[in-house]
Amino acid sequence: MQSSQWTSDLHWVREGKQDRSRKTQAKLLDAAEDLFAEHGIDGATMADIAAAAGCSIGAFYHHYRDKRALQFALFDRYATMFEKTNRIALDPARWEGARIADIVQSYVQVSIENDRMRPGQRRAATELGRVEPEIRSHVLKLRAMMDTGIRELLLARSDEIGHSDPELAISFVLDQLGSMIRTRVHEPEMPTRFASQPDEQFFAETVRSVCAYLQVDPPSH
Amino acid sequence: MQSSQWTSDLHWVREGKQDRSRKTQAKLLDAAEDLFAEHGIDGATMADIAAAAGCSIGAFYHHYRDKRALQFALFDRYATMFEKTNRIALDPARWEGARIADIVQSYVQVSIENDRMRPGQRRAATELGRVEPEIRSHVLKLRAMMDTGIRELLLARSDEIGHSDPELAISFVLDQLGSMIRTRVHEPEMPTRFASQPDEQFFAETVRSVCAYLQVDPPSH
DNA sequence: ATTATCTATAGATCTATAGATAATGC
DNA sequence: ATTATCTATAGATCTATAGATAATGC
Repeated sequence: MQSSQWTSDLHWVREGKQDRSRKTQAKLLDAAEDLFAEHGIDGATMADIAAAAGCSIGAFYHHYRDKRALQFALFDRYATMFEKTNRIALDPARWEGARIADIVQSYVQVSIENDRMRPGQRRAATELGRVEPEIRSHVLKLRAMMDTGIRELLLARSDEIGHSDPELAISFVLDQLGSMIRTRVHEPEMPTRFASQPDEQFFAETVRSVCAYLQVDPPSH
Repeated sequence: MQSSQWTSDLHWVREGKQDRSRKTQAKLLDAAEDLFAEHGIDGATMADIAAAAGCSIGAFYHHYRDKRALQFALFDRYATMFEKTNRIALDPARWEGARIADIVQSYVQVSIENDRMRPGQRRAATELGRVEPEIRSHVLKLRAMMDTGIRELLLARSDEIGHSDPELAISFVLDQLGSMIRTRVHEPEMPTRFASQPDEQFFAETVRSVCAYLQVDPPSH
């Protein structure tokens, strides 16, 4: 039966019957992640991807229906990881007794470290979102989930905030942090003076800036 | 003589002898700027660009040697405007007697407004820089020029700053502002709560944040 | 008479397929 | 016996050119 050649929920990848399958599929995903991030989706040809994965173009099309299917599979892997990481990191129980400055500091550190580990993933996901509406709406949902999670951690501590409009101030800070983290890890458009400083300095000044703006106490330690 | 078909200093564009030439060339640049910004360089085909400019592919190749030449010409137009704007805006005489908060506020406002006027230019220039090393180094030079200009305006007013390391703090603030302006105008990855606020609110909170961090007085009016 | 534009298409490049060959595991 | 891989190539798309036609301005 032709129609079940592709798995049901992930209808873009063939369900392999041999061990080789999984390995080849993973290698193709890794190769695509790197090449998409570096050259963009259109800039990475199937020949490039197959070569980087150490297999042939024919082998690729045995596993994935087409280039687009690879994009979906790649995003699927990213989304799963992203959701899991956030579910753990943003669990309110985890932050029992913590103050705003501690949460912000940890948020900045963890975000930077996560993004650095797999530099290709986020850029690939973002670029996919630009082309594939289905992926775009999923990306937005994931980011909104993270945004809501951290927002509520901070909102629950509004009484620490000296800024006259705590809710507005929190929204501003979240945008500010998101923007700066993205720039530092993914799109350092130019080697500015501060970009060349070590991460520790970036953490310190970022937290300092947020605390000064919100008018909350600096981190405890 | 074949070699002088292209003008000497801008060796990628033909020097037109009729009025039509200038018009067609300008229309092609405008079309390319929009399409490059929207679909990326590879995503915009010569057929698209010619159609958007209201001429044929053949007409395009009469004026520009190839697609790459169009990129250089486009960047040239951007660079000229960018440099002129900055030379005026960052003239120390213009800021005689101004305080840090006033300079920062004006910088944010002018940057946002300039970028909004021609939304395609910066994105096109940035993407060109990714592919063309010659353009990349020129982009870096332009940005460094702007960075130095505003840095010196602020450094000259170091005595207003309460932050313990004024030079470091200025570097941090410039990165922060650059990142936030870019995100707001060019790469609003997702419709966050704060992104939907009007520009005035963005200006106000941004300036407030910078003043709190630097420990300087708020803007005068 | 020169300059600019158009149509049609050659040549290059990339995606995806067809058909043959090799490896796996019951 | 089935599954996975490879080589070779058809078909689509895009850049750039060739040659013919139209507009400009001396």
